[in-house]
Amino acid sequence: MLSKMRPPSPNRKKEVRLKRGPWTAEEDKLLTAYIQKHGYGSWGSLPHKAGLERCGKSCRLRWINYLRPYIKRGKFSLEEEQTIIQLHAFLGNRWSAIAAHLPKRTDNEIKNHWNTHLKKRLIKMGIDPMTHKPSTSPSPKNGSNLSHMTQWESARLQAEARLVRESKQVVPNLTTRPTRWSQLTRSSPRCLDVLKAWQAGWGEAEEWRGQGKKGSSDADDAWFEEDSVILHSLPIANIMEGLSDAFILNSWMGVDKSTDENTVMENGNCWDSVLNFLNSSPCGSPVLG
DNA sequence: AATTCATTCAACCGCAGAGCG
DNA sequence: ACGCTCTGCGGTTGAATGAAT
Repeated sequence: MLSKMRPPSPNRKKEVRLKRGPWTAEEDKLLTAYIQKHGYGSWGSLPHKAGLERCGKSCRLRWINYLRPYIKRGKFSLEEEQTIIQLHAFLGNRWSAIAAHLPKRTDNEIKNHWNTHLKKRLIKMGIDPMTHKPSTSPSPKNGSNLSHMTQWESARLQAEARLVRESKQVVPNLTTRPTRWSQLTRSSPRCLDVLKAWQAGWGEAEEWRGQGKKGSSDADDAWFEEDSVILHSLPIANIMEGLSDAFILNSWMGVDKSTDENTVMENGNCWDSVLNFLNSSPCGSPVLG
């Protein structure tokens, strides 16, 4: 498309015409071999050293998103999708941060999956994928909303800070179940309510499913075929714990009296709406026991 | 079988922040 | 303090593929 003509790349100055587009098996081999031998870093000079006519950026991307060992490719599991949704509710479009809690997935892959699958599902369920609130709820464009957004961001940052601290302490044993799972469930972080609604929504979506499989993938099917919900990944448990005090207790419940009352109510009600949505659904899977 | 439309995802771009001289 | 380079991130694109007509 000519309308999408891009300005000359910064690399254009160099005499070497850098290759673009899909990587060939040969290029993959060269890059992998070089990194296995010398390690990665210094992406600017790496392509030349590795004998590749690619820019460093392209090499880095290829390595990070495709060639790196232990990359898990293919269908996202139910657990992974739930993790993404939960994390997105708190982190927003911070794909690298989300990817940090799905060690075998790349930010690019998660981002793609969100945009092509998860976002659409949430919309279909009547949930705004950006706010994770029911999209039917009023969305005031006034100052109070802005104020609450500040509050939201503040709480989020606190939670993240705690998350980072704690992850440094517990990450080494990723296979261990959270020892404080009972606390996690007891505190019932409200983001899990979205998860509930999410699942309930799919119960409702059975009808849609019956209409045929247009637009649905194998991964989508997992949502219907998977009955049990696994919610014991350590990173998530940590997040929830962090959020339970930083976010839930401190901010979200409207402790800040300076916030417009209606806004507080609205946000409280929004979650109630989600719960109502859940309760009215025929599919009440025991997410939180 | 041919064509059109929709979806997916690898790869690209621009930007921002960190680090360094 | 400033400018430069490198790195990483998020948004976007478009070729490939699949589904529908």
